[in-house]
Amino acid sequence: MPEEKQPKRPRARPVQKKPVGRYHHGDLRRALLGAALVLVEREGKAALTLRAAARLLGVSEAAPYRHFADKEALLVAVAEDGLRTLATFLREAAAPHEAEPARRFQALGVAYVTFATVHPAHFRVMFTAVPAEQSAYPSLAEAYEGVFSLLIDAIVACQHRGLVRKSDPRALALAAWSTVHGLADLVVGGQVPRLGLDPANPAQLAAMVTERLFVGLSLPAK
Amino acid sequence: MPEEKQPKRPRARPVQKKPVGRYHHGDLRRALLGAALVLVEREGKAALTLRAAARLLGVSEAAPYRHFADKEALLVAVAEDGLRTLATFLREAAAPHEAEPARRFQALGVAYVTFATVHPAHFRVMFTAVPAEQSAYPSLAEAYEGVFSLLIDAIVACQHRGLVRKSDPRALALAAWSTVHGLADLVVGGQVPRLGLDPANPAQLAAMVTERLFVGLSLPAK
DNA sequence: CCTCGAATGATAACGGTGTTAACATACGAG
DNA sequence: CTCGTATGTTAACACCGTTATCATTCGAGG
Repeated sequence: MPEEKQPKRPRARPVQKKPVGRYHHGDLRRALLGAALVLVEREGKAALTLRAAARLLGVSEAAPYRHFADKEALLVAVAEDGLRTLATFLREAAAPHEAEPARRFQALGVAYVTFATVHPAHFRVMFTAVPAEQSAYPSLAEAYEGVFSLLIDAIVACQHRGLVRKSDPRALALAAWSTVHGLADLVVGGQVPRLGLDPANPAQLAAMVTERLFVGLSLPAK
Repeated sequence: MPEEKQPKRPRARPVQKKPVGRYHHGDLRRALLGAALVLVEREGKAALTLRAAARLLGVSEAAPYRHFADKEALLVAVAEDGLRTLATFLREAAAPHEAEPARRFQALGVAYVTFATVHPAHFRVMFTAVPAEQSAYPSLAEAYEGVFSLLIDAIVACQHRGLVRKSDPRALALAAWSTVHGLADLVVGGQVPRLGLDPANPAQLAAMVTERLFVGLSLPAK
């Protein structure tokens, strides 16, 4: 039984309000992002609003427009932050299994699903509240790539050990990403509990699904 | 190469406007659902609004509240309709392969992803714009089960032929659902094109991913 | 056929949201 | 010290969800 570990945000971001009496805030953009993260984690995606974030900081409700072109820009920033947090969490989960690519692979899958269950609203923002055309946000694309590259690396490592067939790693990584992402999305969407399949242990489900996935990526059985 | 087939709505639903001069509409609930479907397919999820649906029918903007308790109820109706359409589409895709469970299984996966790419906004509504607590909407839960049961049946059929290991079919079906659902969600979210992985042929990707998946569900290679 | 309660639609209003324009203040380079 | 610019405020607009109140129509029972 692997150790359960809660994903934790690397550095605390204490949403500092505007100093009373001061006209300018100092770093409103960062503060707005912090407020948005608090809103999405505590109250859910629907509560994530430009005006609410401004109110939380004691600043006027139109102030955010000096730092974000529109609401979509804030959502993108929130998504990007979540993706980098996820990447860090995945790296930490994989670190103990550096020498065993198969275990590392499974640890990544379990951690991906665990992150989604611990931060469901944030997870949804990362993947649904963002434009399909992300060419306007290059750093967002980088953040996605940062997560995806962890899967690719794990698969390449498995290939070097002869544990995984030698197809295009990006294609295999897409299959892997699809599997863990789909499970995460179904869990977040409340599908899994309704299926009579383990009300509250997503890590175990993730381990099972990841194991089936890994077998599928194996070398052809001769 | 499997035949490409566009998912088509079984019966046309021609969003009939209110007869001019008439005070009552006749079947406003059904018409509102039709208008909502038009909006979500043509303009996307953001355009799906109670007031816009009412306007489309030439009816007052508060009229929907006589037939839907709130916006969530309309979203649930849209999601449910989409799920039943998806189930029909999956059945049609599987029908030609009744005798070959492995092919049937793959056809289901490809069709699932194809549906999502043809109706991306509707797909998103089916799985993201709906409350995680769906106990208040029993018919919605039925609609999900109607899709899920197709996967279970396909897996059981494979098990009877000795093509798939004899674990709990619901667990295996969850693994399968996760895989195709995850791929569909990533494609709809615009991730796949950015990965340099085939800009516009999701069916081919789905076939590859489904094949890896199927191997993973196989009997242990002795 | 008539009556009358119930079902359905219309109108108007409230608060919340994204967004913008016009104005006010503070910062920082020269 | 000065002044352009960045940053924050105020006020307003349009749109949305939602509700209360009023108007019209339907249909069951006499």
